Amino acid sequence: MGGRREEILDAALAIADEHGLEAVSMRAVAERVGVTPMALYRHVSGKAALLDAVVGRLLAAFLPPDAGEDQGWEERLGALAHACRNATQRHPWAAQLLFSRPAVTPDAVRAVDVIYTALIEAGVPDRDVPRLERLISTFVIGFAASEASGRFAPGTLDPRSRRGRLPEGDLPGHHRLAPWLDLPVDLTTEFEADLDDIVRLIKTCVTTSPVSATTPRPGGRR
Amino acid sequence: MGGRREEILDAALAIADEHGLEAVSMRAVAERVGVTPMALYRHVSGKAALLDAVVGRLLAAFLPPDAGEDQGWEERLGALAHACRNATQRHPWAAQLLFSRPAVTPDAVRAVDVIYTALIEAGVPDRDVPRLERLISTFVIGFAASEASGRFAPGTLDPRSRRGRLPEGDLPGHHRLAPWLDLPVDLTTEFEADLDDIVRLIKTCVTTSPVSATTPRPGGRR
DNA sequence: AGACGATGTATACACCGTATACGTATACAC
DNA sequence: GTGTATACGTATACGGTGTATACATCGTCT
Repeated sequence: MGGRREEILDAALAIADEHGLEAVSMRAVAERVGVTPMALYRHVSGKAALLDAVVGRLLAAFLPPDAGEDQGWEERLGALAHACRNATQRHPWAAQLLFSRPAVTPDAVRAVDVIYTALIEAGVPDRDVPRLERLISTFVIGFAASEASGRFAPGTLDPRSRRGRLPEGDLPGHHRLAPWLDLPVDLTTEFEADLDDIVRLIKTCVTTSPVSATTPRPGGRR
Repeated sequence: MGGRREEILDAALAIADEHGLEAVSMRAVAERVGVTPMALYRHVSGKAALLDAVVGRLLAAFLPPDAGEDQGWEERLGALAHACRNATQRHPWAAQLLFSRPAVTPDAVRAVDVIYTALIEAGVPDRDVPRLERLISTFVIGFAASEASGRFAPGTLDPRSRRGRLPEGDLPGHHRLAPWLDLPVDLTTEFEADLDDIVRLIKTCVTTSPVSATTPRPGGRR
């Protein structure tokens, strides 16, 4: 039946993993499937749709198989964020695609809902939840994309010589921070520190008392 | 002199503004300049370098002509963030390019320094400043990219029907937030609210007393 | 048997970035 | 003047891209 379509998506994902996103051409995918390029169009409407379907498949992998009901909202939020970053570490080419389209696939909507429920449970007023969801997802995806695309990398020049390009007085911040800037950065611990900051930010948005996870209302769901 | 190079960058920027980033081809730029495609290579090493130069020119436009020394750090940070968003609203195609490369051009380094000095002035410990700079710039660029690429757009389906795709019980968050989700969002006020949140986040990172802008230490720099 | 839809193939078109080779025009040394 | 180096532009060509169009081959159903 639709097995051919899955086969095509598998091939595209494998090529992207092995040789990068720019190597994913209709011809290359077709060759991998063992078929003529034009045969792909019987199962996929075009290259854009093909890529959309591939990121949709990745999004599905984000989601905890069953949303851990017994964890607190902080843990659920952190798990989702780490799942996103892990996925873009395994598939760096996918990061830029996450910014391309709104969350339309069912899996993406489910991921958004995980954030919604976490924020509600934290006690964030309903009015602020959608905005904070966009803030959080924007940062998490942005971090993953920055890391994957090399925006966080020091560039070809080391920090010292990069700074040397400009008169020292023009960069008082760099000058003051020099000892810290020359240190290598561990992006994993940085990501965790950022998430801690964001959790603190969420808590400052709370007006009502948060819904306690340890004292579920009697007859709680399930 | 190098006038030809500026002319090429002008042409590329104009084409991107008028017909999108994908319309910027070496042939199209050359035709606009009134020259053969291969002539471009006398002034630009290739297409990637051309695009880098174009975003470099945009970055230069971010920067306040002279960093407003008399404003507080919150105002300077906000001004930079709004400048970034304004630029990507005027040139939506540029948003995705901002994630592609580290800040290597002198102008980009200067923008980073504006954030550094703002955080230092706010009283953030030196050790945390580089991380917070990455957090802030990631969010600001991510917001701009999300807005420009349509990630924040509701998609072709309206929220109601999008939600209708899944059994209602699977999306408790969407269900609860339905009245707010159906409202149109004003991304300008949302961006400002986000920046306010980030400023509050910065203030929670302060341990030492902030450097007051109104009471510079005697014999302050310059 | 015959029609039909699903699937794959063959060919072709317009476009892309750019390597290579060749022209031309100015500037400077002798 | 004469040669030559350098800057700039042109011409042609190669291998790649996504995909429109037309044709062939099936298994299935009537």
